[in-house]
Amino acid sequence: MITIKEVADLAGVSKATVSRVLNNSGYVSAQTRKKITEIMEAYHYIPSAAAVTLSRQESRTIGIVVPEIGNSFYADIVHGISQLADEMDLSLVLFDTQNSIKKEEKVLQLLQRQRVKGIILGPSTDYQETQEGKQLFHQLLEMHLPIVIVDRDFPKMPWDAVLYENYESSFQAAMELKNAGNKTAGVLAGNLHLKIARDRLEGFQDGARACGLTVRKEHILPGNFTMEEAYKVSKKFLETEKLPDAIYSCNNQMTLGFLRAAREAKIETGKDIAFIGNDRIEYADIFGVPLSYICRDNYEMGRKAMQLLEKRMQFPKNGQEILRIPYTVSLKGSEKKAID
Amino acid sequence: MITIKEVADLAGVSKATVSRVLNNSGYVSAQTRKKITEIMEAYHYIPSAAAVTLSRQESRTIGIVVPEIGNSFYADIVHGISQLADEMDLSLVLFDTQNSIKKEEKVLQLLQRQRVKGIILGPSTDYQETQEGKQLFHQLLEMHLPIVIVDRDFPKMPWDAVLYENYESSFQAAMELKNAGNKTAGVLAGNLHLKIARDRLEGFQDGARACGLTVRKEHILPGNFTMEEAYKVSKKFLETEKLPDAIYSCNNQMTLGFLRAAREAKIETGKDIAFIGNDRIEYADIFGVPLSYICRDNYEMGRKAMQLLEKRMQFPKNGQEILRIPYTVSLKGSEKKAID
DNA sequence: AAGAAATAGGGAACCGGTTACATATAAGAA
DNA sequence: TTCTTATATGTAACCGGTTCCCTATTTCTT
Repeated sequence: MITIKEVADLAGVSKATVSRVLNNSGYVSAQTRKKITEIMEAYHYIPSAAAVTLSRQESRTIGIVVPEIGNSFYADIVHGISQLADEMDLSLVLFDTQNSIKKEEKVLQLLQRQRVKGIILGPSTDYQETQEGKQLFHQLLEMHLPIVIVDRDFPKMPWDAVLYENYESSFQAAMELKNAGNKTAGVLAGNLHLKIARDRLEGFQDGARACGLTVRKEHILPGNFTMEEAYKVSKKFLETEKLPDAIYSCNNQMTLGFLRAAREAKIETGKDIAFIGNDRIEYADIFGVPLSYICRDNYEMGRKAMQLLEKRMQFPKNGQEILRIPYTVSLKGSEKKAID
Repeated sequence: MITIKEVADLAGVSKATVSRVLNNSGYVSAQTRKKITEIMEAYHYIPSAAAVTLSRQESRTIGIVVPEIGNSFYADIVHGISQLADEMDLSLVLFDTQNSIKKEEKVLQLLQRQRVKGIILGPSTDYQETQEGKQLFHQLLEMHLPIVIVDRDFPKMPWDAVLYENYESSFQAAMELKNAGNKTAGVLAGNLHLKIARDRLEGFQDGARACGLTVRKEHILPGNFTMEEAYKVSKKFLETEKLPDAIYSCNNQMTLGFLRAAREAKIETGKDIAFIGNDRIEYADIFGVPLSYICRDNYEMGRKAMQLLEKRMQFPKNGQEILRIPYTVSLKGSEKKAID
């Protein structure tokens, strides 16, 4: 691979002049510029990013850290980030922490080596919950780097973040169920170690209280955001004597688990029990299952995160900024038929 | 950020000695090593990847290029790659070309700047089909870099690749339909500019011929691998007088399009028409739609790609290696009920 | 016509590591 | 005891760019 020195020699000029052509800086005569450009083309000269980074003391890459890229939620977010990053001529270094806080730590180290300009981080867990988490929290603080957090909130969270209206959307879910004529409801709750899970549960409970929907304690089902657990819990739940009129599932995985259990128990959502879930369930209508859900635009979440990061990189001193992605309600009538 | 020089000064040694400690190379006394290590810890020394890359003339990153990371197929592949890359201590630079050959070109440039050790590439199209594609093909050739292609094949493809048994799986699809008692079948074909689409169509046709399943020309529906187009084509098709006993859809998106059209036309798959598709349709059973399909393990595809790349990076001179991911059949009985 | 300003380009230090080579001391072999 | 070898560390060049500073022409100004 040809270097700037060689280009310079071939053109009979100094490295400095070639550099000026590369960066369109300083003064270079049209003639010289043309000659240098031609040589660069002819010899396929491509400057070394490492050398540029080193001498400029600044890179054009940002780090993306997600718990699992195979999860469509994160894949969509990365998609959104990628679109904008492309426009800003930034490269993405991607890491998948596999939901491991240990990996997350390692990965942040690697990003520091790369001297990335900033990081968009989907934490594998709420920091502040475990000892390891707190340590990581401090490590992050000491990085003194533009950081944007995606979809996680916790006490004393100091970074910019893109969050979802967990509380509000869940509050609304309760209202929707009530509006559809239901009197009592159950909740398939997430892992309550996570603030987003608590927010969704509380939002729903508060919403229910506000509109007079009864949520009995034994109808709050302890899930952990996974399909498997939700299936188990739902299975048992559906055998109970007196089911509530409706059920609210706190995320997509649990919705699927619930639906499977319901199918096996021959309980039809939208008929035998009203249903609404948080997170989009794709293609349910294609399969002929009218399903109500409340959701957000994940792709947009990614874009917003990238926008925040850009702002932060430009104005490191600005105050913390937290964006909330609004929820959208998609009623497929499933709970309305359940009124009677 | 503290540098190696500063660490050296603090420890009262030369940069070289610190470097030896960093890389566990050469001779360093236990005492000196301890002192240096302590200082590195205390001052949070983190070596600059750019400097290392520059001096070693070799990086620890590989490039991943996919047409759309939001597509679960690629997300799963990246997941697989990421797992292995982590074990090999390689960083991933990810680019999403948004199915644009122009972007792909730009992105490959960027990867060369980064001096990546190798590239795993999911081409946005078959090269050799368009003028731009051919150009890109040559650009790739001239990179003289370890490259692994994912899920694309075309004449004179010179790189290592991980491919799917497109022909074979489609052949099998025909057999399955025949076995289920069907006599005639239609195909929802993909974009025939792509070899994978041609392979799937031909595989199915050959399979049908082999087992005596009749595929009439007018029952070969021209799709382009998207849901929208498949929906349109299917909609029209389902209104025709005499439907074949069964239908084979060449990919997941088209399957969904077909299912939507079928639902609207009140035609039930597995009852009014037998159905089998290529690619996994997740959760269909949860929604109570028993669906037969033939699929592959995408995650495994990613892992295999990473394995190939590693091998290629180690032995650049080896002969071309092409891995084929086998298909799996998942029969949910949908076509069996259609026999009568 | 003379001084100021704009244009063009070179020299060399610098970014933060690695590494070949040189040197010095300590330990082991003859 | 002396020569060899292993151990420990320093020196300086190098990787491929960027950029500050300096010099030399031109081109304006007045």
